Amino acid sequence: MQTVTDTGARNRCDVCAIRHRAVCGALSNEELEAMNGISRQRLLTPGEPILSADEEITWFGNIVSGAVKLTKLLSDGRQQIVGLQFAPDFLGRAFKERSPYFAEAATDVELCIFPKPAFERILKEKPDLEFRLFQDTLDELDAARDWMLLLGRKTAAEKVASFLYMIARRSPMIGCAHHQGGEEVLFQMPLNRSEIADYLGLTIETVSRQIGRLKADGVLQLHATREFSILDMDRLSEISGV
Amino acid sequence: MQTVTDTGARNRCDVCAIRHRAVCGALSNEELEAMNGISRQRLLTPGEPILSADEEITWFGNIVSGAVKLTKLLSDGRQQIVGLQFAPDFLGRAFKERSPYFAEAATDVELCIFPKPAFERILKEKPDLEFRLFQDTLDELDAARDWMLLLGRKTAAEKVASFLYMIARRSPMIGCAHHQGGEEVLFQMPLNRSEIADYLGLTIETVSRQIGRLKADGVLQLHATREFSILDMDRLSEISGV
DNA sequence: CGTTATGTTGATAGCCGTCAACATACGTGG
DNA sequence: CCACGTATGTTGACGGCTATCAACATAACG
Repeated sequence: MQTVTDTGARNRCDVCAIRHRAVCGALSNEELEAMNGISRQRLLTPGEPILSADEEITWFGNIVSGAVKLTKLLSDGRQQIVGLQFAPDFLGRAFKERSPYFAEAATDVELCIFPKPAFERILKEKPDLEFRLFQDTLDELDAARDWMLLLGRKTAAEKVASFLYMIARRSPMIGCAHHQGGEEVLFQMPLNRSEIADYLGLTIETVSRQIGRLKADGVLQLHATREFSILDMDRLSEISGV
Repeated sequence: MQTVTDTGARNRCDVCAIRHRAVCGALSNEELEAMNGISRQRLLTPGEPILSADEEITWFGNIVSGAVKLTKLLSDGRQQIVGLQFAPDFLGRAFKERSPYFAEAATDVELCIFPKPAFERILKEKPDLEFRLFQDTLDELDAARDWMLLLGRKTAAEKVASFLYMIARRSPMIGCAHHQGGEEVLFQMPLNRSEIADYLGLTIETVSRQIGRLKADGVLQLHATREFSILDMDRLSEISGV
């Protein structure tokens, strides 16, 4: 964890964990000082709301660490997670008065937030920043469409496998130089069963049963309810149903 | 229908039906001449492919008239429509080598297309154009997330009602100065039953049954299989399930 | 007018949701 | 540190919604 109480002459962004991977990567060190001047840190605990649907948006943010879920509700309480975001994702709907969804911390979350008007001004002045945000939005749209295929056409077994495969591939173990293909992949699940269900358009019972089946089939192992080991990534990928 | 064979001195864009509503609206008349120089018209008939998934993208386009569906496939043939686009929507995935989906004409379609490299160059030079495209992308992302809620959490009845309500609200009759709320709304359905099913994550039989039920309930009337009259827009909206 | 594509309707089956009971993990206060 | 209460997760029985299979009707087309 970095020191954030020092808001003095030194630039906080210098030591930021997501300095280059976040949208800030589009800014030079000098430009970043402007951002540094208007940004501040915000810490959230699981379940804490970040944005309410239809709420007026007054600030944007970068996820420095943790997971944030974007949800939508039907009037009778049915819920759907329409986006899951991790560091170094950008948070907030640019150029709109009100948020089209709820945003809520799924885990402990560390945000770097900045006021909307100031950010939109910088956005206007720095084409690279806007371009970067544009790229990210296009990627999010691609991801949303992938998820539409899952929601509309995949079976419960395929949905759960797809989700676990996606999370597993985000694991720090993957991409580690020492990691061999075929090796066990261990990770901490950022969502509880109810949230997984809301992400996949299923019920908690169905999610639980499908995880149980994968366990019985030797595809994965549970060390705790939120501590997964994928024993066979290839099998998991197959079950995901391309 | 405009004359497009005249590619002479006069600017074709001058008489374009979507001149101001398409992304071109971000360009001045002079800037538009550059676009005019590189664009050409393309006509398509229903079912004709526009882009194949994983195909290298070589051009972009605007929809001048008609409807285009964006689809994704699972290996066993299950299909999901992940986007439905109408005039004056922009067509194509900017800044990516290959298309993440299939694009196909749903109706007769009139496109105004331009080569990808030339367009991306203009995009770099005209911040307003990029900004406009960025806005459109954000709107598409919002729409995709609305659809995720539908796919994941709505019942068949709600799905069909939501879809019909969406199409009905696009009808030329709505927004006409003479149109009264509560009046019958007539429109031509751009998709066949199979395509509606692929858009809603249902089967054709279920779609047909739900339309039948709405007819029996006096919410709508069918003059032909593709000619709908919504008799009670408010009821339809209620059934959509907010 | 025959042929094929598209759409409707009925019967049946199965996947997944619902309801319920129980198990386990977590947090709080005694 | 343990006891208790609550939140979270698992498992089982059952039912309903929607898919599947099938037959038929209607529309589109040459």
